[in-house]
Amino acid sequence: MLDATDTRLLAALQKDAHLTAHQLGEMLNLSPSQAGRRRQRLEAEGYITGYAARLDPRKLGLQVQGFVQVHLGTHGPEQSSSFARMVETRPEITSAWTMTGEADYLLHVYCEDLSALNTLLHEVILPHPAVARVQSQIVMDQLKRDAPLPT
Amino acid sequence: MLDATDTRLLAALQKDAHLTAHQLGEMLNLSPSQAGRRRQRLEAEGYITGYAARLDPRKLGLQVQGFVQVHLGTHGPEQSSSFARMVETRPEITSAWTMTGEADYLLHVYCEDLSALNTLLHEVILPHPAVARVQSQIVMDQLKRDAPLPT
DNA sequence: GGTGAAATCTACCTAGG
DNA sequence: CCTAGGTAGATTTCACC
Repeated sequence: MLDATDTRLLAALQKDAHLTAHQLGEMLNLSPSQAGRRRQRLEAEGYITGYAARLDPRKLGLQVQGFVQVHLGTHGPEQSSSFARMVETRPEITSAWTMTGEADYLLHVYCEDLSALNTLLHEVILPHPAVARVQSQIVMDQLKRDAPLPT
Repeated sequence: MLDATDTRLLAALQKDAHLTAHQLGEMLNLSPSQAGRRRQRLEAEGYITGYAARLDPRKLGLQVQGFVQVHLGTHGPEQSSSFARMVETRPEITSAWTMTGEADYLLHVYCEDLSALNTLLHEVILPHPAVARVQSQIVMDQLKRDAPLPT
């Protein structure tokens, strides 16, 4: 499926999505045509799902970043989907995962400040009927951010 | 700093970094020149930190995704920086944060399979001299992935 | 806000294994 | 027959007006 050149191409595009076929060709010792063709192939086959701008949360006024672990009390399907809808709706929740084990959720949230985070916790998440308990932690520092996926 | 149009432009570019100035102009009711100019300004002022390709981890053979909470035993600066170096080095660790409270780490990891994750835990992270205890959870499902940052 | 030159992408064409 | 390299038309960007 993927050879070493594909892997390097994917790594390069993860660091900078605006690399031209010419630049990619220089890095990979390929002609611009071949570099562009590989990129097209990797897009068509679904290895590349899209291209996204990376923003600076601080500059947007989002000074506080945290993780919230949510333990559900009732695990019925209608309660879960109601909770999932809430997760979809709230813009402060930028990523959300369901975890093995106690079948709870992990939420990655960005807020303007601590009080906004507390409001989110106590007036949105905790009051939700499916939620039994939440546990939140604030991010102090981000050491690594979406490093290129290993292959 | 930012008006409503800037916010919408940032949201659009987070979903698709390859939108042209012409397309952005249509969305925002701006001329292509003005749309492109706004994008340049937001890049220059640091609101946009870069553009990244989004990959499909499954297609790359990374079937297992998890979070690892690391509690440090010794909180000395030399131990912490040694741990930070290890985090930088391991490609399976794609994101890493330091958290308030017990001053520990949260790691987001991608592995080929469960045994690779266990190897990472028991032969790389746990043996590290600064580490006292780890707690890992596997991701079952990803409901939301890097949704546009709220503003 | 618009215009034009320079650069880029994409599809097509040609050559070589 | 399939893959690599090159070329032309359309599109996009960016500096200038």
